[in-house]
Amino acid sequence: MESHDSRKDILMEAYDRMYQHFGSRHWWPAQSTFEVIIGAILTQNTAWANVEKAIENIKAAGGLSIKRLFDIPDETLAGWIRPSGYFNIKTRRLKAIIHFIVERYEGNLEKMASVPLDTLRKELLNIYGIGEETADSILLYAFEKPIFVVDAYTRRIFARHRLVGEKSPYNEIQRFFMGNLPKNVPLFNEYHALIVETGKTFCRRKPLCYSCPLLGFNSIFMEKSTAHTDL
DNA sequence: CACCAGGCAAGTA
DNA sequence: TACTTGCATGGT
Repeated sequence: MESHDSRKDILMEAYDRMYQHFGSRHWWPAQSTFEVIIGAILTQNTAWANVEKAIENIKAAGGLSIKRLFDIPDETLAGWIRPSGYFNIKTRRLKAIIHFIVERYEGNLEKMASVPLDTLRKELLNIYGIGEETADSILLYAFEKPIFVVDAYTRRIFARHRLVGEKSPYNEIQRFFMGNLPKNVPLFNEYHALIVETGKTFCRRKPLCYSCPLLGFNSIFMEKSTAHTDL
């Protein structure tokens, strides 16, 4: 189908433009698999700068390991992660995934990493506090599984360029990317990171689109006369 | 000062 | 099924 080829071309052009503008993002900014998992929970609806403070507090207290955190009292952990916001609910969420890793995989992340993508995704989604984006972030950035992460910026940017619907569900947007890109972990890694950087810089709720690398890139699915700043 | 960030679960209709 | 609301700190 020729529209498929157009979508493939346009997705690669979006990638190239963002990459030329920002270069490699070197994601995920963490030193271990476990740190990616912790960060994925802490960054839910939260600025990354605040997450860094929370993770720094955990490290400073010597708590950045499964076994240590497993036994840490909730109130203590909540105090460490306070800067990342929602500290009570996130304490519960961190405990939930830590208990899961201990009970299902004996605390062994290598064993967890060997589970097939689809199986592991379902297991993650059954854990309290893990939704689709967090599950996919863990799968891609902690376990290097080939899955595309969709976040609010992905929906906002690509809806403004008329490539997905404003209200398209997560799965549909994910299929749009995965169906039109090679299943390549480094590509998915860099692509999502570039979307987040582009979003933070140019596509917040008050658009500052004038020097965005994606400005005017889509002349196939969006009329040039249609401003994408009106969404 | 108001607004919002790399979401999610629970409650309501 | 499809909305709404609570959760909370820190930067702009």
